[in-house]
Amino acid sequence: MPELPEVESARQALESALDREIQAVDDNDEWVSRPHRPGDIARALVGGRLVAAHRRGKTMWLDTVGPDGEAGPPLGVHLGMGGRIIVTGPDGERGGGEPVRPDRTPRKAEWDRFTMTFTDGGQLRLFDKRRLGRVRLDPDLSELGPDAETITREEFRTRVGRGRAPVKARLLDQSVLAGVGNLLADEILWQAAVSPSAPAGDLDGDTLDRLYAAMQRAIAGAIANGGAHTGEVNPFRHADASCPRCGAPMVHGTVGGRTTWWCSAEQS
DNA sequence: AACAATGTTCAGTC
DNA sequence: GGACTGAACATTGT
Repeated sequence: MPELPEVESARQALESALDREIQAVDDNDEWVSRPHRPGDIARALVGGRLVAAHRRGKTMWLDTVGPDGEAGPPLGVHLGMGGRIIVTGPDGERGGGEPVRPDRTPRKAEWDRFTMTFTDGGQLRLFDKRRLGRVRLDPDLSELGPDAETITREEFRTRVGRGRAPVKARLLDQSVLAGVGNLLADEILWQAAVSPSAPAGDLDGDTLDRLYAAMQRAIAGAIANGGAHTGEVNPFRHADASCPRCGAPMVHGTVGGRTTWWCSAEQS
């Protein structure tokens, strides 16, 4: 599920885990917790607490303090391709930040890849069937571009509008701009009526501004409606679909290494 | 069985 | 050496 909108909702869920004493940490999944060894994260955090939940693009990190109140190592959290954050209270009920839509995903215990238990009995869990999520101490954020939700129009123009790579690849490049994923990218390009494979450096200022406006709307809409999959074109990303705006056939291919759908008439 | 999946990363190539 | 591409990563669902 996770693109910027889903990650923002996960970040909000993490806020209900703040200021609670950490009693235990299960960091035994060596893939999800790489490059740490099992027990490394537990040793660093047990006895302390989380004090703030941040997000940039699809990456989250939690500020921590030790038992003495001194700052501890930040804990980075990434949801990968399908991870989710679950925070429970003392009696096991769900914490805040739950998805707008009810969720029927089965909760197999083996899909909990990382678990933090608080002294009040509640938990913070990274639930991820595909196991591409990640948790690590002192995450490196230096390769991340500015957040897609707050980047300025000028910055968007100069960062996105360059290079020979397809504009979609540019939108997906997290070092250019952090937060846009595959569905959001297709939605933005369709809203702005721009071909996904147009070389980014060829786009004029008006086109880049249109992309910027479309991105802002797409992100705000997705946050309000519960996810990147709620975009307007999303229902038309399948064979035999017609563009909901002009009726021309929707077509697909691979652009920027990802499956891409676009309107054969308006985005040529 | 083969392939795609709302993501990231690393090894290659130009 | 930077920019760019494609495969690999772990796992599930179609």
